[in-house]
Amino acid sequence: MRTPVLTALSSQAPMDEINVCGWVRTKRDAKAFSFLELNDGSCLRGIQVVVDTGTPGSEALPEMTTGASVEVKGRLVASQGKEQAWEIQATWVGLLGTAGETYPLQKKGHSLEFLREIAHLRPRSNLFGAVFRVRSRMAYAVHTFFQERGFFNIHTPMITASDCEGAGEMFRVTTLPPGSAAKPETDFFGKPAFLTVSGQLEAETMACALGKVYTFGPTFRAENSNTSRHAAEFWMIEPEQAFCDLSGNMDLAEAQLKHQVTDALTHCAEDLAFFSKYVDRELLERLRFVAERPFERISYTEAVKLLEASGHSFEYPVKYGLNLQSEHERWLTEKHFQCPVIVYNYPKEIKPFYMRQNDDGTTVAAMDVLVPGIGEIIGGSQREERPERLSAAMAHHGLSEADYWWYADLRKFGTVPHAGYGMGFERLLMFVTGVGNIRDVIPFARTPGHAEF
RNA sequence: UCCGGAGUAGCUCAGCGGCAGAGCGGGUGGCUGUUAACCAUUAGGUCGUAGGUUCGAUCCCUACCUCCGGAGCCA
Repeated sequence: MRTPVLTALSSQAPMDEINVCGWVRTKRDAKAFSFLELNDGSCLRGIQVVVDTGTPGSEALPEMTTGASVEVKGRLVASQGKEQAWEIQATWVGLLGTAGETYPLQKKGHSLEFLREIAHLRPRSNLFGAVFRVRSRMAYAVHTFFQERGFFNIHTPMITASDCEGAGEMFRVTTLPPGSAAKPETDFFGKPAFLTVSGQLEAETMACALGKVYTFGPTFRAENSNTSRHAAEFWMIEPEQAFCDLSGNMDLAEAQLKHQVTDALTHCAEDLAFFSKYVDRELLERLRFVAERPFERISYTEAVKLLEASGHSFEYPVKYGLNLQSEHERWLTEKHFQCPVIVYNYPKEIKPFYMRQNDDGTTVAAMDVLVPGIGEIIGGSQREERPERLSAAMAHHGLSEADYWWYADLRKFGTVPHAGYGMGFERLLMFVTGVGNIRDVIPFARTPGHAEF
């Protein structure tokens, strides 16, 4: 039976028999033996295999080049070398698949741009192996965080006919032939359909029945965004709580972010150490800081005052009623507070219709969580639960109440205060790994003009 | 989509109005309980594409394509 490299490397004692499979990272030949370094993805490190000349199967050694897949049987023994505690003294080696001269991954470093072109092979590199192990762990931690707090995981539709959730351009879903002038009524769903940009509205309905729910799945935006922080297909976590206000929402967001970071520090220590060494030297320090310290919370109004008084010259104007720009958000979180910041109570004009209007009549109970290096990682709000206020807001935003009859029904039948937020999973991963481009924290990125693989 | 930068060997890059370069990777030979080993040797190029200027363009100019960074939109 195959032993993962991770298990072999963490062994407490020698083993008389061990079977390891993996891909060759590097081979160092001597006259009487060869060193093979095998990595099987179970952890960052590979295991060193010593193959003496004459070992059964060793005649295939010339073909066991970087990238080749190999199976090894032998003994796990203490290594004579300084770099590792354990190594395998092979008693049999088998070549599973050759890699040849055209194998694109070298033993030396590659640029991230080049690796994106070989997205099917890049997880075999140290960096991407680490990124995708952390991605898996962070997905797991999303579920443990919410499940342990009594949230139910709900599955909202990926195909939706709500054509205006206020979150951006949507991808059309249709079975009509390209260029067809046929009416939407004749299409598959009998009306225009799209890929979802958010499960929030559906999540609200579930929260108003199950109490505390969360979604965790793919979402789609057809925006022509060409930045390191946007993808056309990305994963979003959207918790929604009934009987909850904005303050409780902020508490949850802060607790979740801290949980994710703490979990990564605890369970992905080796991979994080790698990022810290090769990607972002201040990563560990920043993560520990975030895990321990309370987040700053300031109102939009206070934020504008701070920015106006900063003496810093911004490219875009700072003025009450205008959206905070990236440079403003970065100044707040990176320069002024130097920690995550939650900005809340935004002017209603710059926020979507579903956010709850505050008593001041000018702001809504919205919040954005800003983190250093990424900017906005979470956006959320308390939802408008008062029917007449919701109607007014929809009219103000030019939305047809008929299209949202079921959403309005929630306010008609046993309405409750409720709140929730959306967290971009890839942005979380960028924050946790220090990787600066969203294309490098998702296995196969979908961005404008790119759907290869 | 807008602004800026960059496209030269498989990869990472240097170069220059006048014979196309290095390191790494690949091949070959050697050496060593090695550590992204080391030493020697060798192959490898339509200098992004198309025009233009020039005696001569990889180099200067224009357009286009692609990638990167920043911005907008947002998560």
